[in-house]
Amino acid sequence: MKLQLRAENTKRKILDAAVKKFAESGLSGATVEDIALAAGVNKQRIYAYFNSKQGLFEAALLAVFQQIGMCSAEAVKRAADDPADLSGIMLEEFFKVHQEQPALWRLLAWANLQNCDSVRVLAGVRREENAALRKIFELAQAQKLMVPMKFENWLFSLLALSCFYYSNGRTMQYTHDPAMNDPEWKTALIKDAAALFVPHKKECM
Amino acid sequence: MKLQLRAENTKRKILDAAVKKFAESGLSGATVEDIALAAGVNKQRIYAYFNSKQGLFEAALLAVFQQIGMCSAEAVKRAADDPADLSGIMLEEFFKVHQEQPALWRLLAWANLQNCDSVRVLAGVRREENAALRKIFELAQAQKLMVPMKFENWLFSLLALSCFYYSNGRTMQYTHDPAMNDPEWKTALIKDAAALFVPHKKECM
DNA sequence: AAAGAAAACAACCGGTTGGTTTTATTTCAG
DNA sequence: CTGAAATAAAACCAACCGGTTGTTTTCTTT
Repeated sequence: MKLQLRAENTKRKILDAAVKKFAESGLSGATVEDIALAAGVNKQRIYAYFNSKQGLFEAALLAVFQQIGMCSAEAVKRAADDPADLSGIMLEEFFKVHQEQPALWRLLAWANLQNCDSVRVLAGVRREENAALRKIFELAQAQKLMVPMKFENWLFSLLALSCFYYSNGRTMQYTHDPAMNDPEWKTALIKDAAALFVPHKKECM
Repeated sequence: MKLQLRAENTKRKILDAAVKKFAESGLSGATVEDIALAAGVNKQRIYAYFNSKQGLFEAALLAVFQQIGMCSAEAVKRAADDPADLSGIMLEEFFKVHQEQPALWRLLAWANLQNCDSVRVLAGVRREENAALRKIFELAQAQKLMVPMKFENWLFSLLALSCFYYSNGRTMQYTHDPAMNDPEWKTALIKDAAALFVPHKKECM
């Protein structure tokens, strides 16, 4: 079935509002009425396009993933120019994305916590991006600018560090270090973490 | 006010059930009736002892944190005997805790997602444990068995890796690598990650 | 430009769930 | 025995999902 332009538009408005509201309050926390209100759209349209609240949630999840990339083309270029600092550049990039797009990790967190199968919709997204990253990674590794480790583990580590920083920052602040809030703390963390991945020749002998 | 033994007992039963249910479904997902049922206790008792659902949630959060430590005494001892593998030992320990006690990171995740102030109750918990870890860390660092980095950043990294592994495993599996489910993958990850923190002398010159 | 189809709206409602409180009654420990 | 602890049952009340109806606006096609 072909949708009119107007229909595409309201569908988009609903999706945007859903992303916002679901990211804030989760599946059971957000209400369909809230979302309709935030979208400036009649509640009934939500059911017309997405069947159910659950369906809307999955669509929202998929939408954020499709429209937000983990690293910009500009960052990839910078990394290509300076492969020695690949991990640092990517770490900064990931931190930046997670800071500017909290909806990304928040929606994921909600989805992970409820063991529903909505996460299946994500299969295959990120394929090309991952492939591009792998290429750069292997290049740096060939030049001995990278500690010997599997690509998947490297990527996992960077994502874990940046995501965890924002997703658990509030509690870490209380359970571990109140200073974690400082902006300086973050840059120091990124620096320390990035250094982990480069072979440190100078220190030897 | 002094509570009878029986009262302490039902309070404990309620807390245990609350931890279980809240960890599963979150604050808005779990219902007071579910919790009362799981505790084998009358619903009204919950309000007698915890005032509100929110109050029970905070109490549950605090309870898990007080009764679950991040590293066993046995692990500390092992680390003291083999400081060169400190990071590896602690990583394994953290992974183990997060695997065996999902209520820990799940409750935290729920609490982090709702920006309520319930996390304040955690201030100060973990103080002694952190101090003990810091001592071992600094010892290893003095012996040059540890890459130069701040203790807080080291601890943060270990926690991020282990927590993220379980909290985002389901989605990472789809967005990044289906193999992430393999038990082998985990041990390989721990190995690769642990190696990051030890200065690799052999590779030099 | 007119007709017909699709999209959107407003408003309401039925049914259910779920947090919270109340009351009356029963059990148990000191 | 006395008071604290626990129960059972009901009720209150707000929120929320899902759906309906009738009407209006906007697009597409002729």
